[in-house]
Amino acid sequence: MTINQDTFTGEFSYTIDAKGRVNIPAKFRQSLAPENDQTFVITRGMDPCIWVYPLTAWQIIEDDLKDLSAISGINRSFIRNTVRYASTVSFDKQGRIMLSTNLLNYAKLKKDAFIIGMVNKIEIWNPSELAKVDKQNLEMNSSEYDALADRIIL
Amino acid sequence: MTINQDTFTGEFSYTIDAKGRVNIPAKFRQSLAPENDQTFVITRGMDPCIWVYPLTAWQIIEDDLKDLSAISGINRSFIRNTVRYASTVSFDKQGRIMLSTNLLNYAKLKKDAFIIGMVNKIEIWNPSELAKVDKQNLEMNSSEYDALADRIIL
DNA sequence: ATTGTTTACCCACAATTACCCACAATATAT
DNA sequence: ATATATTGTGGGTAATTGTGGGTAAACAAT
Repeated sequence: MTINQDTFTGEFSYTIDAKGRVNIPAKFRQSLAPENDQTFVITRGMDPCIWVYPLTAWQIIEDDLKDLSAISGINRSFIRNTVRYASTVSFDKQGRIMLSTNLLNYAKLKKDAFIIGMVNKIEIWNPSELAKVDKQNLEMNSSEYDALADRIIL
Repeated sequence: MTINQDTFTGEFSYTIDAKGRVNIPAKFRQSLAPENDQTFVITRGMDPCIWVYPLTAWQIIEDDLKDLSAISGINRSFIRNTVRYASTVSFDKQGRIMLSTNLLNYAKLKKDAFIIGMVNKIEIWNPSELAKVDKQNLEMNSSEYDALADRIIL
């Protein structure tokens, strides 16, 4: 068995440079299947962070959106909000991608970037925001968390 | 009958070298099924030790995580905390794997490593931490321990 | 058109990691 | 018992990785 393609795990600390570039961890670049053509799609996460999808994974989301009826107003709003912050980025010869100021602001990113593999996607966090959000989630839903752990961890 | 694949038993003492490498006991390397491609996934244990999974066993966990809906914040926190400390490592021609400083610190590992087979996974301990934790568990839960022994042993 | 600004594509370099080779100690085979 | 292979441990070296800039093309605004 070979290592799963388009699967990301681990945490990494990087710095965002003056031009708004961040390194994609070498391990993640190697996990990215060749069909993605060294390309990700970045967008707003549900938490205050940036979500990074392999291109092909994002295309599946787009296909699902295409199947939504445009008759319903709520459908149209959903499509708009899903797509409007998304942009396609390829990494340069040094393995970095460019982050728009829009996304940087949304995720409150300054200089330190904390990158986490989330299995099928990647998250880019301001370290202190991450600590805050995770703490809050655990405090408010610890029993659900334990139930998940019981079900999944070997 | 051949020896069970991906099943680990026994205890071994090894040294962690200056580069953070530890040997995987030869017996464990031989128990590792070929599908794993000489690869483990190492992560934080629930105790202060390092957990080492055969790659294929870990991929089952990953598949379960992929099925969790990303809409729920607690789900996202759970995924994060489950995979953020995990990394894929293959052993080199001498049979060693590299441990990140992050995991070394977590398990309070310095130079001596005590490696224990835990049936479906492997644990890497600082010997003195192991003694401490086991002693504590036995003192506080001896009746439960006896109940388990009664149910499972021989 | 002439600016000024942003983006794409280079090059550089220190630090880390991957990939060798060496060797003593133990185990296995003949 | 002696030879041969395997195992655990230590290093050396070359390649990779993360980070900083430089420069020229592309774009926007005046």
